[in-house]
Amino acid sequence: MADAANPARLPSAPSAASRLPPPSPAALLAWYDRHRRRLPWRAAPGERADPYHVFLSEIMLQQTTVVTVGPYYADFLARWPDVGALAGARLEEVLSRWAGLGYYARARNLHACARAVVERHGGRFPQEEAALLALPGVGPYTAAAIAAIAFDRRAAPVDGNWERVVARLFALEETLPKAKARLKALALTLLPQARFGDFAQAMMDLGATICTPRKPACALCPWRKNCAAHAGGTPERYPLKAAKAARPTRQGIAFLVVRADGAVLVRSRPAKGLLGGMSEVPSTPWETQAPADPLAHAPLAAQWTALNARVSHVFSHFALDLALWRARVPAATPAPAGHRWVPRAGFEAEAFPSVMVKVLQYID
DNA sequence: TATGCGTGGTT
DNA sequence: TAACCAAGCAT
Repeated sequence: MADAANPARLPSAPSAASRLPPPSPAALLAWYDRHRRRLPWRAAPGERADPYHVFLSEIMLQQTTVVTVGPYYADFLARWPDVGALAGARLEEVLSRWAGLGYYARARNLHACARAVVERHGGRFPQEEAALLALPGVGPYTAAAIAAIAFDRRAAPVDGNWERVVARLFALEETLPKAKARLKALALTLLPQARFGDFAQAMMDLGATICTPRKPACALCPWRKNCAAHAGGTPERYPLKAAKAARPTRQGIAFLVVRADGAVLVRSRPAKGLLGGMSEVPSTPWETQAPADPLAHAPLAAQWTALNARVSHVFSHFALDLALWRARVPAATPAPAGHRWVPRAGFEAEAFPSVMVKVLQYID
């Protein structure tokens, strides 16, 4: 394509769309006024949303569905009703309440961001996209989303929905993720003169309910007459995506140490990286090959039993296959260095990721 | 620009 | 059932 050889012409629309009338922001806003979804973090029509609500929901919604986020959002808001309360929380508690939601760096950054808002901005979120972008865990999308939705600033929060809608409108032949810059540039050309927050949410609602990844409901789309992909007959083809790498499998052994009173031996993972700061039962490293000498990594000497069960779990970039060994030890057994005993009643307060919830099914 | 980083629902 | 997908960010 000509544009690929000439990056300076980034915002130009591909020729496939050139013969259609341009999409009108007013048409989308009119559709939004009739079909807007009611979501817990949204303000009533015509009102501006609380920046903290927007912030909290946007962080939780990163790569996560609305249905999954719902209960977590309600719990966080009840527990920490404003940014000052969240800033005053302990990280361990934030992680324990985030447990199960995944991408745990978000929880660490959420907490760090709340503290930054208090320390740098006196407890009020900045309104400028650039200042928002400087906050921990706030990237280009989230900065634009807060600016537009909470402050009605002119901004284009280009998420997966926007990318899909824009790629189809222009029948963009470039593949993701390479196409991201061009999609953002094209998205900016769609912005209205006002109602930036409504427009942002309208694009997301359109992508979530009409311009869906599979079987888009083009007949109901306010922009069907402006859409090059629809005109071409294969809207589902867009956005084009680069091939993904295969997902390897790693092996490991998890050690369940159960004290006579029911307490279980637990440790915390390193603060960063996979499941950073989360709680786990001791285990071998998770590697391509199963450990040669299983009990060499056991946290303590005991009468170990290999369980006739395995735990499988899929992470974003590898699948994990865990063997399980269990030992029952006397009530007086001291916890090895770096470990702690957690009674059954203490599980709720622990930051166990989903894979550990699966493992802990086998303590009995 | 590519990779690391979770989870659960859908097809 | 394996693949795909969901309001991305940090490095």
